[in-house]
Amino acid sequence: MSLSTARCGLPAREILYSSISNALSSIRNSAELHKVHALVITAGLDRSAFLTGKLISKYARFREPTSSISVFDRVSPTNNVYPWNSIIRALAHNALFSEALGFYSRMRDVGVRPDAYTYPSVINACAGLGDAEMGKVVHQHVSEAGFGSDLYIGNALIDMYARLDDMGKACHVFGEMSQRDVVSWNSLISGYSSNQYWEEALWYYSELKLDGILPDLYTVSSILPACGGLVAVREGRILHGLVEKIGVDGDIIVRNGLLSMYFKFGNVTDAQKVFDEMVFRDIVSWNTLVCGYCQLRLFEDSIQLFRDMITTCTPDLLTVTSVLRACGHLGDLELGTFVHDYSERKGMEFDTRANNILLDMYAKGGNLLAARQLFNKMKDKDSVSWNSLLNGYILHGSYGEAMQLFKMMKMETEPDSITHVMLLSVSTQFADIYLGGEVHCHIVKLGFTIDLRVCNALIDMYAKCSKLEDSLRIFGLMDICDIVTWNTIISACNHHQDCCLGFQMINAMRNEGLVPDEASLLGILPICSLLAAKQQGKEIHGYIFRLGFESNVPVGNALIEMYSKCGNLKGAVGVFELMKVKDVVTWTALISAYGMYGEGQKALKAFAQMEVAGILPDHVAFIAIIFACSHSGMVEEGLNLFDCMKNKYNIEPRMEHYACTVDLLSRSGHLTKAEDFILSMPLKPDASIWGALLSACRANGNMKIAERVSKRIIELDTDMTGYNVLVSNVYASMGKWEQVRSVRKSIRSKGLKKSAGCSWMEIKKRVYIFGTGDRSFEQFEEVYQLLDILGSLMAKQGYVPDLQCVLHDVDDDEKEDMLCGHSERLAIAFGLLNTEPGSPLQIMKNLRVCADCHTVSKYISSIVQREILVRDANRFHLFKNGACSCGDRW
DNA sequence: GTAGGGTTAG
Repeated sequence: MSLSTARCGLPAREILYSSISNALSSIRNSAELHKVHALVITAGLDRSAFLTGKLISKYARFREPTSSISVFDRVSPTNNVYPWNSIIRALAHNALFSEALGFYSRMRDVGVRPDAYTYPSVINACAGLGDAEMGKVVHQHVSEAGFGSDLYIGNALIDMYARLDDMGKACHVFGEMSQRDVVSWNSLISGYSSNQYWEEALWYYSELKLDGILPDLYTVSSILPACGGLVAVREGRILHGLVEKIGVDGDIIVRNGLLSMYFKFGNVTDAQKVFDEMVFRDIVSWNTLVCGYCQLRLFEDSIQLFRDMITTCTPDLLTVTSVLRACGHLGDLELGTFVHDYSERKGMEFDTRANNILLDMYAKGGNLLAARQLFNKMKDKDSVSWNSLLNGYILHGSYGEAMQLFKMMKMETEPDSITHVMLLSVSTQFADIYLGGEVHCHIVKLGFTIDLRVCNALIDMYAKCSKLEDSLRIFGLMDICDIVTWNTIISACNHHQDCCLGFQMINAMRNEGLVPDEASLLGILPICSLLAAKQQGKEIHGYIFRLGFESNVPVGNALIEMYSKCGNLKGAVGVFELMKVKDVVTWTALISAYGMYGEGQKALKAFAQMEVAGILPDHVAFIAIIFACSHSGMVEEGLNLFDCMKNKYNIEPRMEHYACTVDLLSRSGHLTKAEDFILSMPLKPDASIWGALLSACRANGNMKIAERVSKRIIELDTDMTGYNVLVSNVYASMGKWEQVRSVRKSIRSKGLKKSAGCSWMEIKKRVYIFGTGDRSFEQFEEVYQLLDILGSLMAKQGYVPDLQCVLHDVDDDEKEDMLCGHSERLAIAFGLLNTEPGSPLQIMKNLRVCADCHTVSKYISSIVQREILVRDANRFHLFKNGACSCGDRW
């Protein structure tokens, strides 16, 4: 149509045609579309290929594919490709993929040649159906038709292969393309990203930049999950900057992606910041936040967010399941049940995944009946369903049910690696090496030894079953390990009191480039405490500062204990004072520290301050404070607290509290009172109770009560080596060798091993260990010579050896020699020889210091004018100028 | 673009 005819008047039909065509382009809703459609029919234009094509597309946009089809049917059959393209695109757009493909084959059947506009929709339909076979066929058609290098078709093919998880082919198509735009790159990158090939996604993203292509918001939104998955913090930050630059109105999808990424980094601050700055938030934004907090195990925050959310936005299944998960972990059955009811009222359909979360919530919360009912009702159970219920039974001690369920599970489905991890945790809890070994066999058979978490659980199981060598063997076989592996092995060293190995492990871990986390620090600090490794402990404290863990409450608590057990009360108090948040464990650590140093008054003051701070003492706090009173001879105060515990705080005294109180009475010489106290106990006294009294009898030389108590302990037939040894020693000091032999025989027949007495000290970061009568160290001759000299000096000052402390049936001369070989003396002498004159000495002993060594230490401190700090199994003794800080109550 | 079960840690 020329310009002149347009101006001077068109035939009516053509005017109608062009005005309808214009109207079709500017239609905004379905009602308008229907009006125009009616107009097309009245004008008799409903067989026009161009107009019908437009109508088909418009109906598709307003989600009325059936109308699209009826429009198409008016022109069909047609040789014009335009309506065919429109109908295929319309159907694919409305997710009617098989229908779209049906029209594609009809089109070919009637001999209409598809063009470059046909294929993208057809390819899209194959991808939507997940039909790899058909996809291949269509790809073949494309090649045959010579469209192999078409940009739009290429992009569609990449997208299709990516959605079929065939990144090899996607990449191949990408490589073959002669021309690429940002969409091509985006399709490839988002393909890698959504199939979780994060390294590749990031790699192609860097290639895209090298190619000089400007990333758009689609690029960013597909690369963000990769940054999150790889914890690529630096790249993530750069992307965030890019979003600020190109995201004019803050594209919501990208912002949601940023939120998710920051949660994957564990960076709550920035996630919250992105969220706070968002102008628009949709359900996904809220869900990402609620789920994100949940995944970082910040369950309370997650629930609080949910409460905030429901005022502005209606929760969906995802929100509900996240909250249910939080309720499960917090054991909040009440809220969980409420949310469950809410979702039922809203008519939400629970899929398997959602049901599993619900099941887990009931199982963790202890409503095993509800869990079981849900489990029985579920149609599509997967291994997670079985495991969740199994875990519920295990958590709540229903081991019989757990085992029965496991049997059923084996019949209906294949137990997976996580099932085995849970079975291992049962073995670990009971230290049941037989069950553990059996599970280990299954694990090997099923090939789960490649699973990191299974190996971690195995290491832990063997460690808790006292098989450190087996733990180390498994550890040695592992090619890859994570922070949990290291932490597990460190805690294993801690359990086995193998301090050297513990330090080796933490160093090896750091050499691997792993940064210790809270659990690592909580594993290594007790090793420092145990070993009294002052220097190492201090270094770790420095490290804690650098890592930013100084405000972590459990870490702070472990630091207080470390300093106090390393002989540095000031350090312990210093850490305590710097802690901003303190819990009952923090205060208890401080009270115990004072207790160990015989600072009973300070312990009492701390106890009072704790109450003022609004923290209620728990049963451990009472053990600490009664212990402190006991070691400071504060009998009245201690008894008072014991009464208070029940009357004021409603805490029922446990065996440990009775043991502490018996210790309190008997240690300060009230042996008869202690015995009466024991006989009036509502619990049946165990060996720890009688043992406390017996130690005091021995120290006091009250052999009458000692003999009665010894009989009681023998009657109890305890497996605790220490109490058997104590009884044997008491008989030995009474010279009753017959009884000594009998007790020793019983120790042997029970297969108990006496832990050998040993002492150790740290000099210039090296730890020196001494056993009883040890002659295996280099300077032993000098050490024994020095002890001889000191012995004669002491004799002149009136020292008489306390031969009751020697526990072998030998003559008195020999006994004296044996006393000289006590490990703490060797350590003291060694320390005197190897440290600066006048400097303080610090010695650790695994057992309690005997009365004679206590006396000797006092003499030595005066003769050599040195402070000697000795930590034994119970407390610290500071020997200075011939006296001891404990006032001889040890 | 958001989702489930288990292992270390006092």
